[in-house]
Amino acid sequence: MTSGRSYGGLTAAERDAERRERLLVGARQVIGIEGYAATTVEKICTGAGVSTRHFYLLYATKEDAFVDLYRELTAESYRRAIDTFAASAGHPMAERVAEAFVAYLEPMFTDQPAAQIAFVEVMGVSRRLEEIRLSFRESLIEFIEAEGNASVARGEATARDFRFAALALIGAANALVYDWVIQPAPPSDREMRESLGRLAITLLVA
Amino acid sequence: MTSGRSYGGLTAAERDAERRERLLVGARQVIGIEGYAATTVEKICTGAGVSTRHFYLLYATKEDAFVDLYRELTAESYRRAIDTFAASAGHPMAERVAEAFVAYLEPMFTDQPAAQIAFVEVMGVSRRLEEIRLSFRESLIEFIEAEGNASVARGEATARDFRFAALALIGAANALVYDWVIQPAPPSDREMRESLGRLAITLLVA
DNA sequence: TCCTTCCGAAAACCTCTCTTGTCAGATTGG
DNA sequence: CCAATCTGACAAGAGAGGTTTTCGGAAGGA
Repeated sequence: MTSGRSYGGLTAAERDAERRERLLVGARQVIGIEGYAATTVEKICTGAGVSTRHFYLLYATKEDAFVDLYRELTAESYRRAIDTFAASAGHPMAERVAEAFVAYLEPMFTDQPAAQIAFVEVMGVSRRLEEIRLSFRESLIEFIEAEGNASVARGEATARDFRFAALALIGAANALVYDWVIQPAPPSDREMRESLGRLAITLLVA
Repeated sequence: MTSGRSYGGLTAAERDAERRERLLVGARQVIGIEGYAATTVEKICTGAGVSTRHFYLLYATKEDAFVDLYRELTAESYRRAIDTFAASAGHPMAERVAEAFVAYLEPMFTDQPAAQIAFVEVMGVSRRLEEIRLSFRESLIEFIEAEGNASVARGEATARDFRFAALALIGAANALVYDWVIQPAPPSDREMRESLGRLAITLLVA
């Protein structure tokens, strides 16, 4: 259990963190563009400038690396949504929902590999990854349910089955954003955000 | 180019058709339950009672068999939707849309493997399958756009971006029906159909 | 009956890639 | 400077499963 020797001015932990960072970037590119099924560990490593030897020092399996990447992506989206919603407390509910929803989608909106991974590649990989995907989605649904019911209690939204509405919204967003990202001639950025915001209001508030 | 010899009272073409039928049933089970990634040709063949030798006489690759299965599934849904919509001409548009939408989802609604395949397993397999999925979806969108715009022209629906609405509806349906199928304690069949019908009306008509 | 065609089962082939191990050289701390 | 540690490159192990081929026997047909 020695602390390890310094190298290139970095501690062992820092070097590991840097390799992990590079691997996540490389994995995002390869998986997002070629697809997880066609992705090999070697491709990830080549793109990241990390040897397979170090890959397996960081991750036990290829799937573990994908799980790490997926968690990063989803955690960022989730954080954005929650923060945005919390920051707008006091504003009209319709506005808050639209903003938080768009904030949630932002990472996939601006990065095609991210959209490809979050909406397509994560599916059909394995039981384990499916459980991770569904459990992440469930926490999102619970957040929407809780805030939705609270809003109804405050008279800021009309009552409904928020689980149903949340699922509908998430599913719709998947299809819409993915389509927008791969479209050859998509509507403008601004129009798309407005339409998505309106959709969220329709399903969750109005 | 001989026509082949009869066997078991069946012509060569009939025997092929029977094997294909059994393979499709077997593949639906295996892929729908274990997932495409974990599916092997041998598992499909064992389940179907067909030898791998005959498998490769019918399909050039494992993926070809999956494509065949997926086309069957989607074609049936598409047919149901179109037929139902055509058969109700003259009725109120809201009713027609709700009915056609539920008819479209019926096959996935009553068969978990079908839902698993159509909503999850088809994704992330390969470029080719992704193209097939998207092109199928595109024909569905075109149908909705055409009928939607015609309805607007007749004053039976309010104008909107029907491509956007169709994508939202399809995506929402994926998430909702899949969730309903895998839920441990789902709402009743009837309730679910009503909710889905209302969603279709909200997004396409109201 | 006899020959041909077809059958299912199973072995064999083959490629791929995940994963582990080796190694010579670079870097560090003493 | 020296010994220990770390590095990236690369070879090799290992297993899985897709695909092809073989094979003995059953079923049609003349």
